[in-house]
Amino acid sequence: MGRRRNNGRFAMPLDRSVVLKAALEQLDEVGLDEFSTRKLAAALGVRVGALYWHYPSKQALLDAVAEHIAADAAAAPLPDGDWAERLAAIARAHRDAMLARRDGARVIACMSAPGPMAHAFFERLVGVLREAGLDAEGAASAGDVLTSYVNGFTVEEQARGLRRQSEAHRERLFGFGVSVVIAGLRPLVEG
Amino acid sequence: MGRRRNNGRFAMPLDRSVVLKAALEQLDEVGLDEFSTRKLAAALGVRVGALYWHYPSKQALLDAVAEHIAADAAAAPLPDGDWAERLAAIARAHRDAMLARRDGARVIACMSAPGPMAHAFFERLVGVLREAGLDAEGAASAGDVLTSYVNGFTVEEQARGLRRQSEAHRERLFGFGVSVVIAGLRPLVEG
DNA sequence: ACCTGAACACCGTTCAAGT
DNA sequence: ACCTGAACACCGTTCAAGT
Repeated sequence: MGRRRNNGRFAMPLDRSVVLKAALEQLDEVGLDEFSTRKLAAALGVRVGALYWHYPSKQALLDAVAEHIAADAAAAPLPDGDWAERLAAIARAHRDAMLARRDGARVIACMSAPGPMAHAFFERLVGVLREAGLDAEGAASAGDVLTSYVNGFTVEEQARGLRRQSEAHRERLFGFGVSVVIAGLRPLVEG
Repeated sequence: MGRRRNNGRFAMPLDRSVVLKAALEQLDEVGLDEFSTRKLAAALGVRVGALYWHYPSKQALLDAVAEHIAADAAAAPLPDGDWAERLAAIARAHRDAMLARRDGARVIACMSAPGPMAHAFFERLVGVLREAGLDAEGAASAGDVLTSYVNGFTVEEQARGLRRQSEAHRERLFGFGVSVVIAGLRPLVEG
């Protein structure tokens, strides 16, 4: 009868996915700066040390959160349409996935290494650019320009500053930036 | 004779600028993740509490570091040449100023609010775009695209990933991205 | 296999009291 | 004006021991 309790129920043993789920909830509640393994353990009804059975470090846990965000970005549907429309859709999915979790853009920016989902996301982007006619190196470079822009914009937007601007204005500004990058890529694709 | 010692010398009272200078040194030595007010106090030969006389918080200190970086970026000389060359020079100065300090790009990304130097930097960028013929809103939007790209690229470059690529390759990739953004802006300026 | 208990080596911040 | 001393309320991580 010495089983661990959580929210009044006797709990199943933890596994990586329930720890990750609780981490996502804690991140949304307190933000990245206040995110702590000790609070997370308390929310799970467990002692801190228990988490280290499932994840080797706090950073590994945050990397799993980053992968979760990347998975969302990679899972968004790709519309029919020309390469420019598809690129714009990928950029929006990328930003939306980060905005969906508190400090999501900073979690992505601070991840220690891109995981399989981050690679899948980037490969889909590269795929669109290759279909548009770029070679492997050109597509990788062009993909890097777009993702760098989206990351930079969204970190700024989510962390501060743009917060006092209306959401409509931020939306317009982002759409403008995406169209600028795509316009800059156009001569490479069609040229 | 109870005066504070530092490096074997009797030290002058601290002020904001010597604390900032020591903070810049500590950042370069240990990086943002290991940066702590207690180590900083030790390096200054002082107790932790003393720092809080000069800066209200660790974040305020990091904001001062961010301002220092922004000042470097704003102070870089603007070449003669057309708007595109001037924009490219600003983008390079922006990246160089962040790369000059360990984790500089993340310090900029995590600053709580842009200070006067950050504004001065951005105003210079906007000035170039206005001289090129854009109106106030267009110049601000265009300036945002470029700075977002530079921030996103440099955070990624400095934090990880691109580290295993050669510096020459990163340089080329950055130059490519800047040229893409500028090409995307060209129709707005000249159209 | 999974978790507890307890420790270790740190943190940022506050503030009365000293000089 | 500027700093000390000392505390407060936390951290992330490790690991023998329990079940």
